[in-house]
Amino acid sequence: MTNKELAETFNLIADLLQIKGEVIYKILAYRKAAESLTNLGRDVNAIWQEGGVRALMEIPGVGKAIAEKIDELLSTGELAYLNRLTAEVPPTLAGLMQVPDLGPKKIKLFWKELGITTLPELEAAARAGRLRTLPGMGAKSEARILAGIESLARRTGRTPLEKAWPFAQQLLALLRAVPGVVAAEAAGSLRRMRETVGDIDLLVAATQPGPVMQAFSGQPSVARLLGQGDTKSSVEFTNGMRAQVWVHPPERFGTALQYATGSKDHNVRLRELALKQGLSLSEHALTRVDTGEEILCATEEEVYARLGLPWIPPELREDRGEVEAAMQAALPRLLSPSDLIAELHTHSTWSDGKASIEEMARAARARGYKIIAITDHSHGLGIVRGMRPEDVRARQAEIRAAQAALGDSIRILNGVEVEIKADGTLDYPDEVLAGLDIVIASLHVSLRQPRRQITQRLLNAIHNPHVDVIGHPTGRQIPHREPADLDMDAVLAAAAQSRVALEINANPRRLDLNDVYTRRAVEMGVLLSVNTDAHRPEQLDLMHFGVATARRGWAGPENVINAWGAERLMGWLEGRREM
DNA sequence: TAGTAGTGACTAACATTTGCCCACAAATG
Repeated sequence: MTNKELAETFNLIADLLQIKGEVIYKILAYRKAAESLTNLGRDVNAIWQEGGVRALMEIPGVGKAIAEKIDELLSTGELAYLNRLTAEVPPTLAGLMQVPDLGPKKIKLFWKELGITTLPELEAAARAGRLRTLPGMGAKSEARILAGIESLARRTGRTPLEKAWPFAQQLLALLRAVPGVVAAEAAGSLRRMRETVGDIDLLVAATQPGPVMQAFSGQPSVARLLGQGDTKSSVEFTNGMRAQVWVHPPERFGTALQYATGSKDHNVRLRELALKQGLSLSEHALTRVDTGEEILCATEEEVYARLGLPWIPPELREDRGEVEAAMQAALPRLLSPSDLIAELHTHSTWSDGKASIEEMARAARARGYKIIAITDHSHGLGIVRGMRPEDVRARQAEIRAAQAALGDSIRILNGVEVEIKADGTLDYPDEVLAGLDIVIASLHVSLRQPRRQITQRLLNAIHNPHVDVIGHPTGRQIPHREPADLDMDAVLAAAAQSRVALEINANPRRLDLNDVYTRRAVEMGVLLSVNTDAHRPEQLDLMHFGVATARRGWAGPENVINAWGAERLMGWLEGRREM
């Protein structure tokens, strides 16, 4: 079983316990364990094989009871506890938790009173008017649930950042143009730059909410109004995405933005901390518990400062230790876009890129880079228009010409993205690789090989002395292609040992390494490189997605080779060529 | 149930809005 499957199992247990009506802390314990496994960055199987139950208990949020359940699941693939639980609470009830406006209490009520255990049964009962007869229910609630069932079928799930981000920029432009608007910012998981977002949360500072609400929900692209109060509006667009906007007065914008940015868990931690200081934190203000006096915060910095903390960057606000780090003044110095002096992964018309080497170099220079590596594909199986070894030599003349045309304003590196073939060998002989300024090795084919085999391919590449960077290590594509089944513990350890950099591919449909593995890489001292993999000049602008992922993984400029400064980076690359 | 303080017991998860039914469940971060 994978970490993900174990997490799903524990979340199922939590759902069932919640419907059953268990004490909240037991439910929280299962959810916390599930979250912890998801964010671990290590394969639970490896931990289990190394040290069994005892080692499992080292995982945060995993105690004896859950460690033993993991042990049982990994040994037998089954869990007696879950079998007993599902005999008592039908597991199909957990699925009903997905219906909007339907929670554990009502699910239990319908189950106990009407014997409803499945979605079709629920729908039939609602249509027959049987729900409205129950205590606390009425015709309106019944209709709401029916509408919820219908919207469930329509629901598209989480939206990739690739789509949500540009769409949010459009919405923000519209809001900022409304008269009286002082500021409009994206909040929620979008501001935290999660790789997918549930809905788009927008926050507006204005004294008069009316015009903002009107402009927002009156857009022609709005398909449905999901809810509208005085200062909060929630809509669904014709493209299926959902967005909500809050309007707060400018003098309360700090607390409002902090609240709306989340994450929920981060907010809970912060509010706990506030309470210990006699303050109640809400989206409206910090309030002294004893006197009721409000402390207004126009900026987030003030909110954190009032709690004795430095401002915490949104990308860190996932309750993964950032509050503790802030309390100890031990927040990392995170990578920022201006740290990057080089783009080390780009393509030209020599492979599947759409622009010439000179065009790419000019575009990189315009974005402030000192170095660009042109890393066209090798000709390997499955890669269209890759370079054969003789093309590499021919291309060098064009690189020299482009370099001459641009002078010393930017340095153009002669690189390749060499294919790691299905048999685990590289697509070019060592002599060819040795003549290049930089070598990225990447997997593109046979990504579904069994774990042992595909891991070995990557390890071969890492151990090749000519390889400098591993491109988009897991090969995933959001949302449709799962990462390869890699033993990431082994990959990270090998990369740390060989001083080969792992890429954080900035393309928002890749973001590979992801935030969790980046964090683990940082902890293990693995070098990173953030690159766009641009196939055309404007794709160089995707870099900020990669920077955000690096930041979510707690990476700073010291961890990222293309943030080192030109001299140090060139020294590193040249040093590797002499080994 | 986890974690910790201390070896059986205690604490832990906040603050708000909305909708609908009439006190509370669900949803938001």
